[in-house]
Amino acid sequence: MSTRKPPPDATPAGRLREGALHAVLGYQLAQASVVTNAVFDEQVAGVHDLRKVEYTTLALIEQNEGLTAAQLASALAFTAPNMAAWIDRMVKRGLIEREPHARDRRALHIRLTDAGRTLVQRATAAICQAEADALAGMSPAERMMLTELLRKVAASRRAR
Amino acid sequence: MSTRKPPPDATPAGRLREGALHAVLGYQLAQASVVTNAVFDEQVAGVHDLRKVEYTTLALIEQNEGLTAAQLASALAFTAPNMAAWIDRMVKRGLIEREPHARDRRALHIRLTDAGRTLVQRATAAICQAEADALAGMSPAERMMLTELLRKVAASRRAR
DNA sequence: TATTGTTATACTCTATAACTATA
DNA sequence: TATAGTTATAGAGTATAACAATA
Repeated sequence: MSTRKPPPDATPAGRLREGALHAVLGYQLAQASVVTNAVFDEQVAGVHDLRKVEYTTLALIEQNEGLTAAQLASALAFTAPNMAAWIDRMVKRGLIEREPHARDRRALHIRLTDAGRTLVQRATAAICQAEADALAGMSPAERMMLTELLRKVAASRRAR
Repeated sequence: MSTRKPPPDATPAGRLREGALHAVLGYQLAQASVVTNAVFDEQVAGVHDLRKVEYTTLALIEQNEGLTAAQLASALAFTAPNMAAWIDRMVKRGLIEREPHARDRRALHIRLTDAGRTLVQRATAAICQAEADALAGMSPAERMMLTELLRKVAASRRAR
């Protein structure tokens, strides 16, 4: 149970005034991310030794079997060399596999191994549970609204 | 003008299915941050040579004159050594100053110089304008709602 | 004993350049 | 020429440990 209510225009963190920062979306996103990052680090990174990039990669492949490295890099806003390195690490760990592309001999499809699929499913369950716990103060309707608004922001990303 | 409407359950980035990831707040925050980070890099980092940490530090000091390094580190979820390094860099650049604390001789108040104040005000104006441009597809009401929901998420951060 | 600020240092992550194979 | 994937490498950013000064 919370003890004191913070002043109206204060950062949740240090009870500081935000001023113009209140309207800066990038700042509010960063502050909110502190919470989700902590949840991730405790429930996934710490438990399953999975970085955020790695988890997201596995989750995207799970839903889009056969993605290429270029597609993943684009989706995650990562550079190609970094994406390759992360993929390589997960291949060596036995979580994903590279398979030849049907029509383009340069490209490689990436698929989950059984171990990878099991891991990503466990991680997703852990995250959803932990986020729900951490955000118990928000109603399901508020969380849904937040998700849709965030998707609207993300949708304005310039294609590359 | 948008050409095609993306499929219902697709990432804005690569037109990929999200699946369970749709409900993972950390993922949606990261995707939305791609947009605001790009805005920041182009309009602030690139123009005024200011990192996100630096800008936020200046903006918080502007509204909370005399903050200490410990308070800033807490507000930004930074470690003390890193906060000290960022502060040091901005002091050397003439954007902020350290002043002795009235009652605690260990601590130091941090204040903006005139140059720092001018810079942070210009940066804030640039960000607000650029974010508004980038998010032209969202109504003011939607943006306000988003801000409040994000603050609600951030408010659930565990105190430290 | 705990806290503030700092230095030193190692590690993680990211970006750039350059290369190959293929389109 | 452009693209997919990769290697090599440098730089940015972050964390940990340890310290002096003060509370």
